[in-house]
Amino acid sequence: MRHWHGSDHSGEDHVATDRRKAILEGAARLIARRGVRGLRMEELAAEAGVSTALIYYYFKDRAGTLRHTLEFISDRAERYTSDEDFTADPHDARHELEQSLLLEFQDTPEVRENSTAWGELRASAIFEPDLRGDLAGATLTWIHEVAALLGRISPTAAAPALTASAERLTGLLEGLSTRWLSGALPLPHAHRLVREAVSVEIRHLDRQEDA
Amino acid sequence: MRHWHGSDHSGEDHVATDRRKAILEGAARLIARRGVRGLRMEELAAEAGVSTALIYYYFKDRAGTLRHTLEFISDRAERYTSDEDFTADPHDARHELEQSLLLEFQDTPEVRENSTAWGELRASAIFEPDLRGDLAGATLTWIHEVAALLGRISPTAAAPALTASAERLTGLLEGLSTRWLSGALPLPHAHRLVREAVSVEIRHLDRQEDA
DNA sequence: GTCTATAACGGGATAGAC
DNA sequence: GTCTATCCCGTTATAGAC
Repeated sequence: MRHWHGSDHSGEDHVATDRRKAILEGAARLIARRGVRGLRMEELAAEAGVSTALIYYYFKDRAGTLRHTLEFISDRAERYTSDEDFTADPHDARHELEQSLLLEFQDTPEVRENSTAWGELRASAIFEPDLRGDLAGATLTWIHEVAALLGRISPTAAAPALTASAERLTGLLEGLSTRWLSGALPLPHAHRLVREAVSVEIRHLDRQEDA
Repeated sequence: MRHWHGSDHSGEDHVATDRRKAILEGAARLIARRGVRGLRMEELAAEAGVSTALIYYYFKDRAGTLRHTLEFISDRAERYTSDEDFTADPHDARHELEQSLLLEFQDTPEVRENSTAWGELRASAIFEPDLRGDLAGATLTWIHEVAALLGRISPTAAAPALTASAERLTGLLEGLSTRWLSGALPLPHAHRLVREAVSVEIRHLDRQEDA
């Protein structure tokens, strides 16, 4: 449930480190296919073209592998919101917000991987309190980013109102994303619902401004 | 992610069938504690006060136990919407809608069990297409019920608009519910967000009416 | 119908060679 | 760093007595 631009693992791929990366990428693929809890170390080894022992060599144990994978996914799932092209124009901001939200709903392997992993993380956190910290932080960041965009669209709206709207929009996205991934919501429909949600919230904020 | 009134397994509890029920109830409790994938047959046997063999006798295998449990939970998670007290008064309808949605967010064992199970079901459906059928049906029913309530509040709103609003509200609920269960969203805050969402959507529908 | 005891297996993890 | 081979534990599932 985060946005992403291409896999710009900006930098040098030392041939030696390639296997490590292959494992993480394979893990990301497998998690998207089978879920965090469906990940089998042996299957991962096959997927990455290495032995199971090597995975343990790199990542200590299954939990470590999982941690690094989720981190890996998290890293490449950079926020779409680029602070650079900050325009004052509310129209641009709105477009930017919509785009950023709609990115969650694309039928590409990368998006599926990231969304799936995020959903798995959330679901796992219900039973494993250890995971909650990171998750809470990432969610908060996301909410603030959305709130900031909303603030550019409705400059006079109060901060708490912006946050509440952002919480609803991101919460909705998480709900719809799970529906989409579980085959219950076709992409075009998801897109329509999100776009409408954005406009509904913006109208709400504009209405509140003078209250 | 469904509403419920008390466990009114209306009918005769033949003493013989009681163990079956005990198993299902125990399973519901354990799923709420450990998740679907954390459910251990032996632990379930202990929780229900029976032997593992008996569980297999009743439900064939782990998958069967899971199926019956989720069905059991589904059954007792009756829709709150009671078709009887149909008042024409939009104010009542609105209250009813809010209550029905807020029921998802209560810190009682039963609600936690149902919400957790529902979330687990959704999450599992991403990787197990077999589960999708039931889930889709239940979701659709829920959406229609919410849409019907919205229709009583905004009688002149068009059907597609009602459905879209219902989809957003229920989708939001699923998203927020997961956040709540994973400790990322305090209950009072969830309540506020839901109430606001309702009023935002209603205002949206009222605005659309004359378009 | 219900139990005790145990078989059968999947999958995480490691030893040790290269 | 990387592999092959294997151990071993937790869990599911069943056999068979009552």
